[in-house]
Amino acid sequence: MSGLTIGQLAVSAGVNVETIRFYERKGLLKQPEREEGRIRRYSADARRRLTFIRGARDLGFTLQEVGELLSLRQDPKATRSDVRGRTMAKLEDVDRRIEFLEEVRSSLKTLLQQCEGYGPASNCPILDSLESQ
Amino acid sequence: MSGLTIGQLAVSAGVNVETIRFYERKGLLKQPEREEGRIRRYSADARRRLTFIRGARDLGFTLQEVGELLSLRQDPKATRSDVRGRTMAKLEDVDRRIEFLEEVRSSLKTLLQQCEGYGPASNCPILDSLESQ
DNA sequence: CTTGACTCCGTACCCTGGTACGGACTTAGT
DNA sequence: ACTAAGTCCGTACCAGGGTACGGAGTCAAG
Repeated sequence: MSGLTIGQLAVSAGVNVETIRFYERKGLLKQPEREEGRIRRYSADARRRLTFIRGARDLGFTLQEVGELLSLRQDPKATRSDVRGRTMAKLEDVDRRIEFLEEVRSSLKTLLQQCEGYGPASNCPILDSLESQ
Repeated sequence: MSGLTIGQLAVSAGVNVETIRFYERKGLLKQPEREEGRIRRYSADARRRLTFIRGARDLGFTLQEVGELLSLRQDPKATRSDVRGRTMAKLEDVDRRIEFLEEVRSSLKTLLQQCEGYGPASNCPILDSLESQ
């Protein structure tokens, strides 16, 4: 009667129905109330929870980490410093990934500079330099 | 008699034996000659090819893309401009990934700034803001 | 009354890039 | 003769993040 069906929730959160069921199986979304014990009905709180999952996932948290954040969110003993710690760790993680990609980027640029861009691919400086690491 | 065994090649390229067989199954490494029709023996060329694969992979090319680069390398009709095009596409790809991570990074930093780092996790500004996208 | 749209469930499958396993064989060294 | 190391092969398994499928039930509209 009240609350969103799984399809409505999916549309409203911009995810697939299957994804919601998947998150439920993974324990990220708790089992919702059922209308007549059959059809899932989602509260506004469940919707926030789903939004949270997608938001954190978009920030690069793995689903496992998202689960941990959700637990912190529930746990009355959890502190903000716990949350802050996780967030900082993720920031460092992102920093390392950026750093790595910057290196890749500069290698690619170097390769492009070595290549005039015409002639056959045989003895192509890019291919040759990939070959001789 | 001549050429590296799979184990020697693995050590010399810094990869796992299984990985070499995996690349062979994927068609990235061609079937090597066999000593007495049994044991794989790798030429210097095969070694270069493997180095190439790892080098390209380290630059963020997927194995599928690596396969395409290898084909260009073999194809007498392929031009340097083909190779250059792939490399530029990959550079743009890497740029997009960096850009995305920079956004994530700045969101994480903003979150950290909103948090004093003490107090209970309930009403934690980080968790709250993840919830309300 | 039938059709279409939802929902339910379990299970299988997808991709990427490998890693692990187990049984059989050869070869070299002790 | 025995053991250890290396190789062979096929197949299964891993993580991560879902997606797809098929059969069954329910509901509302035409």
